[in-house]
Amino acid sequence: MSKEGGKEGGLSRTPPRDRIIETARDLFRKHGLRGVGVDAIAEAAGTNKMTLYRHFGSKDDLIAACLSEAGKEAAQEWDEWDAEFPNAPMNQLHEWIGCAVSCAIEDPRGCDIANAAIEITEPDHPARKVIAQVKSAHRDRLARICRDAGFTDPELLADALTLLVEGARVSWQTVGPQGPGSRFVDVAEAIVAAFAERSKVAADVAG
Amino acid sequence: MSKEGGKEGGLSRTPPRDRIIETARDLFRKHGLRGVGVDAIAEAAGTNKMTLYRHFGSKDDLIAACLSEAGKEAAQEWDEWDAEFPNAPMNQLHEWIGCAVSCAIEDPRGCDIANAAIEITEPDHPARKVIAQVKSAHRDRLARICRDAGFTDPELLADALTLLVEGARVSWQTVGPQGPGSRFVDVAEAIVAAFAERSKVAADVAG
DNA sequence: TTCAAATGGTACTTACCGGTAACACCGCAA
DNA sequence: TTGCGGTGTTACCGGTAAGTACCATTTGAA
Repeated sequence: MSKEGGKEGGLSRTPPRDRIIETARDLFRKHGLRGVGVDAIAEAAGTNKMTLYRHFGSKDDLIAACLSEAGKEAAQEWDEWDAEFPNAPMNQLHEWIGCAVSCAIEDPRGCDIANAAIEITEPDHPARKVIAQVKSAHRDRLARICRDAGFTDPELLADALTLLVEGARVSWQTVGPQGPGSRFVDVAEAIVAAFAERSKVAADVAG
Repeated sequence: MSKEGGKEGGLSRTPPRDRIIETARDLFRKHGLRGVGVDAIAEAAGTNKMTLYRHFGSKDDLIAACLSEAGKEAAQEWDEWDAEFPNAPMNQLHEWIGCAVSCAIEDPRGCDIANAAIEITEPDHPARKVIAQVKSAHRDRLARICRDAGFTDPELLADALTLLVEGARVSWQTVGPQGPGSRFVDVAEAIVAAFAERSKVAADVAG
C-alpha cells in the first residue's frame, strides 16, 4: 500500500506539462487569452504557477504551445479522415464540411487559432508564427484534397471553402446559430457542386 | 482675443463625449478591448477618467457605444452607395465587394464588431445586443439588395457573401494578405455570377 | 543510501486596471 | 452677483495580473 502510494485523481497521473496545456486550452477557449491568468490555469491544472513557468517561460509561450497543440489535433483529424476514406477525396471533403457545423453545435466559440489571431495585437507575439503555420498547413491540405479530387483550380476552391468556414465560425459568435452560418453547408456544397460541374466540362474538353 | 479664448488643438472643440468615442474606437482597434485601459483612453482623448465615467457608466458601456457608432458608420456607407447608384443594386453589390478588400488593405485588423464578438466572452455583456443588431441589419440590407437585383433565393446569396467577407477579414489576420483572403473578390464575383446564371434560368422558366 | 532532478507551496514584487470620492475650475444664464 | 452644470485634477481603493525568490517535498535512478 505504502509503496503503491495511491494518487488522487487519475488525471494527475499525466505529467504536469500535459495537464497545463489541456487546462489552459479549455480556459483560454472559455474566457479568452487575456481573460484568464496563469495562476488560475495552474490551479485548475492541479499544479502551481512555478511548475508552469518552469515548462513555459512565459504566458505568451504557453499560448503558443496551446495553439500548436490545437494545430496538431486538427492535423490528426485530417489523418483520421484520410484513413477512413483512403483515396476518396470527395468523401473527405464532405466529411470536412459536415465537421465544421457539428463542431460549432457542440461549442459555438469558433476556432481557437482564429480567435487568438484576433485577440493578439502584438505583431511579434510568439503565437503569431504558430497561427500562420497552422492555418497555412490547413489551407494546403484542403487544396491537396481538392486537387486529388480532380477539380480545376483546386486552390481557388480550397480558398473559397476556407473563407466560408472561417466566416461561419465568426458569424456563429456574432448573431448565433440562426445567422448566415446556418446556411454554411448549403453554400459550401453548392460551391463544390459548381466547381465539380466546371471541372467536368474541363475534363470533357481535355479528353 | 481674450473673449475668443483660442482653444488648443482643434480636436478639443468637439465635445468630450465624441472625442472619447473616437479615441476609444481607435485604441480598441489597435490594442483590443482588453488591451487598453480607460485611463489611457481618457488621456488620449484629451480629457480624464472622471468625465469618461460621467458619460459612460462603465468601460463595457463605452465598448457598446463604440460598436454602436461603428454600426452607424457602416449604415452610412450603405446610404452613400444607395445615393451614388440609385436603383442599381448590382452596382451597389460590386461596390460592396470592392470595399471589403480596400478597407482590408488600409488596415488589416478586420471588423471591429466581429473582433469584439470574439473578444467578449461574457454572454450578458452590454455590447452583445449591439453586435447582434448591427450584424443582423447588415445581413438584411445585403439581402434586400440581392432581392432588388432579382436574384432567386437572395437570402442564400446574401448569407454566402456575408460568410465570405467575414472569413476574409479573419484570414487576413491569421495568414496575412497572401492567404485565402487574397481570392475574396474572385470567389465573391464567381458566386454572384453563378447565382445570376441560375436566376436567369429561373426567370426564363417563369416567363 | 545517496544524490539530483522535478515538483509543490508560499510569499513577494511590481505594475496595472476599473471605479469612486472629494474638490477646484470655468462658462453661462438668470 | 449668484448659482449651476459640465469639466478637470488628484488621490485613493480593492482587486488582479505576470513573473520571481526561496525552500520543502517527492521521485527515481545510480
